[in-house]
Amino acid sequence: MNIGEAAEASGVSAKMIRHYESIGLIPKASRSLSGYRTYQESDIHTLGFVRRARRLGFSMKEIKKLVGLWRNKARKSADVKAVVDVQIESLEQKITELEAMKAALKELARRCHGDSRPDCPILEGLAT
Amino acid sequence: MNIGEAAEASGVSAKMIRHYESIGLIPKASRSLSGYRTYQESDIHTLGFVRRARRLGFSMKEIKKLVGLWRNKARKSADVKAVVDVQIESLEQKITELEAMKAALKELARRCHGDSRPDCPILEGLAT
DNA sequence: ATTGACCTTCCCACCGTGGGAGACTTTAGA
DNA sequence: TCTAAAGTCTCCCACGGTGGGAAGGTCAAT
Repeated sequence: MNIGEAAEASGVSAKMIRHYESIGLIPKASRSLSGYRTYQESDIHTLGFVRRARRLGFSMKEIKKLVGLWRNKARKSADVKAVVDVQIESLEQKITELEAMKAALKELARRCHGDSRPDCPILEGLAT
Repeated sequence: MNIGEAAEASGVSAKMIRHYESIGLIPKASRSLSGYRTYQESDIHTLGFVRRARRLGFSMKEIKKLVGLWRNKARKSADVKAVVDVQIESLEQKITELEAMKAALKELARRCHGDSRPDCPILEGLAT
C-alpha cells in the first residue's frame, strides 16, 4: 500500500503521515525499490490510533506516550490512565478560560446598544 | 518613553510591541535621533487595549478591526457588537468541542481500572 | 511512447510568542 | 572622562500542527 492509499484508509493526510514519521511519532515506513513508502494494515491501525488521539485533543508529545504504551504489552493501565487524566485536566482548564472570556464578552455585549450611534461600552471596557 | 518602559507600562512585551507594529496592528512608533522607538501615553493606552482584547481571545485580525473602530469616532456601536458576537460564537464552538473531548475521555477513563494490569479500555477505545 | 496520477524531498505560510546573536546607544558609576 | 552595564536595534530560528506548492522521479494505462 502506498502513502495515498494509506492516507485514504486511515483518514490521515499523506502530508501528515510524512510529518508524523519525521518527528518519530510513527516508525519509519519501509520503502519500495523506487523509494516509495509502503504500508501494512497494522500501520493503518496505528495511524487511526493517532488520528483518534488528535481528535481528543492530545498533543503530539502525549500521543507519543500513548503509542508507546499501546505497543508495550507490559504497560500498566494506570500509566495510560495518568496520561488521560492529565489531558482531562488540561481540557478543563482551557474550558474554564474560554468560559471566562465568553462571560466577559457577553457582559460587554449586553451593555452595548448595538445601533447606529458611536458610543459603545465594549470599546470603553477594552480601553480601560 | 522607550520601548522597555512602554512594555512595562502596558504589560505587552517589547518583543510583541515590535511585532504588532510590524504587522500593522498599531501605527509605527516615532523614532529618536538614534533610532529608538518613542512612545506617548496614548500609545500605552492602545497597547493596553490590544492586551485586553487578546486576553478575551480575539485574533489579531479581529483586534485590527476593533482598534480601527475604537479610533473611528463615527463608528456604529452595532459594528463593534457584531465583532464581539462573532467572537462569542467562536468561543462557544470551541467550548463545545472541548466539552465533547472531555466527555469522551472521562468515559474512557471511567472504564479503565488504572492498576498494574496491562489491559486498558482507553487504548482499546483509541485503537478502534 | 506518452500521459496523467502518484510519489519523493524541500521550502514557505499561518498565529502568537519567545530566545538569542551581533551591533549600536544611553546611562551610571569610578 | 572613561568604562561597564543596560537598553535598543534588526535579523533569524523555534514551537505545534497543518497545508500549499515547486521540481523531479515512477508507475499504470492507453
